[in-house]
Amino acid sequence: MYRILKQEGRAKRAELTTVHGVIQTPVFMNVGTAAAIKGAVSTEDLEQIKTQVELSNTYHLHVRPGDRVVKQLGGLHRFMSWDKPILTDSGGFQVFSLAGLRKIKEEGVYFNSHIDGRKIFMGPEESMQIQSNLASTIAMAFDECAPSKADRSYVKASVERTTRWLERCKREMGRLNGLEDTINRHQLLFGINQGAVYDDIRIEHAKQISELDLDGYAVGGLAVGETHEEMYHILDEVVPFLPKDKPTYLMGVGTPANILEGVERGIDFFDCVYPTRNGRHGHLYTNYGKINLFNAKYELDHRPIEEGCGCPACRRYSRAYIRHLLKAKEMLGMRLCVLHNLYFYNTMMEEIREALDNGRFAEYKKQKLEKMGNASIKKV
RNA sequence: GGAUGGGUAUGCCUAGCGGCGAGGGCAGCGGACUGUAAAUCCGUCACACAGAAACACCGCAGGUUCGAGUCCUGCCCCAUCCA
Repeated sequence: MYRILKQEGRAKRAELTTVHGVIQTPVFMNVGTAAAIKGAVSTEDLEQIKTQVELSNTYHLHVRPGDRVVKQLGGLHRFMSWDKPILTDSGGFQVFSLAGLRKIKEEGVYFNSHIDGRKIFMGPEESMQIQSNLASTIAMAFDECAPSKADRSYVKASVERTTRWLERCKREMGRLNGLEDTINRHQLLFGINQGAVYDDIRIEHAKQISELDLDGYAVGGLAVGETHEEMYHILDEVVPFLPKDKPTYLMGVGTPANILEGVERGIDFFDCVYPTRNGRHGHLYTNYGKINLFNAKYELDHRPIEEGCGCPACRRYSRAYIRHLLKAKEMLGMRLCVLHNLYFYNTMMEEIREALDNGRFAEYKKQKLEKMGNASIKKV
């Protein structure tokens, strides 16, 4: 059940009640593609860094260890010992990211496994079956994430196919949720809007999928090469055509600034590899911009990554020490950086919710952006 | 004293066996990363410069050759082994 608690302009403060607990939104989902947050982050850590939702991936878990294995082990929650919500992405993004290893047909997508090259077929039904076996809280529809530069005729055809796939996803999910031996018979299904940078295609698609009465609606195919302005424009145009009484999810986005802009445009859910990947690469988010701990200037810096930060890295360790760990390729270095970045993101979301609760999101956003700059650009 | 193998650019290691204006790797320095094929990738790493061309360089000194890091001679170092 989705309930809007407060609104400020188009920004929403809401909560989604699931069988695995209540998700307070706006929320940033922490990406753990292969049932683990890369960087040696444990589920125990996630509790410390305010994670509400963990995100895993259908394609990757299907390839390894196999969704049937996960099902036999009681589903993803038991498998990874995490009892809070999990969202599984459908494999649709891999249609984009593994473009060199797949062929798209009406029935679905033929992949060559990136692990061993073996042939894998995934269509809407297969994606739903896999996600049902994984027993995530929220399943994503199987879509095609087309590149932002794709031409109009390609995008049009692709989106129409994605719509047909969505109908098949819904039908299959309904069937699976009705089966006796399904682990999570209340699995939610979110549809995904596509259409690259073509407003009219996006809007038309949004209208069509809105009729399917899904549990939530995502905007996909953004942050894949288009400019920030294009992305914000599309959100301006499309979100109003998605059901008001359903959660919205901006897939794969993004920088702290992207998230603030997304919240302002009515988005509830976000996810992005930035905090984890950048963390592993030594790029740390702070309220004053981004720092690269590999830089020589931090060699003797005894301060924490960010003064006053409550994360496990900042509570105890200096920039100099963490820099050393990173340079020495000690696992702890990456781990601390990932924990810091996720804590930063999750804390920012907490602040956003609080600001919305108090009707001062606009003010919060302005101040945050002024201090931080567009954290994907500004370096300090 | 003898034998053998070596000495390759800014720090370390290394390819190289007559066309090299010398290729790699590590370390260093910097950058990129948006539903994760990413603990990855890219750049830089003698000097100079980006417009047809910069005099550098392979332990040192000679030599052979059109041409030598590569072959020859001597010397200096290093390693291992034998006296």
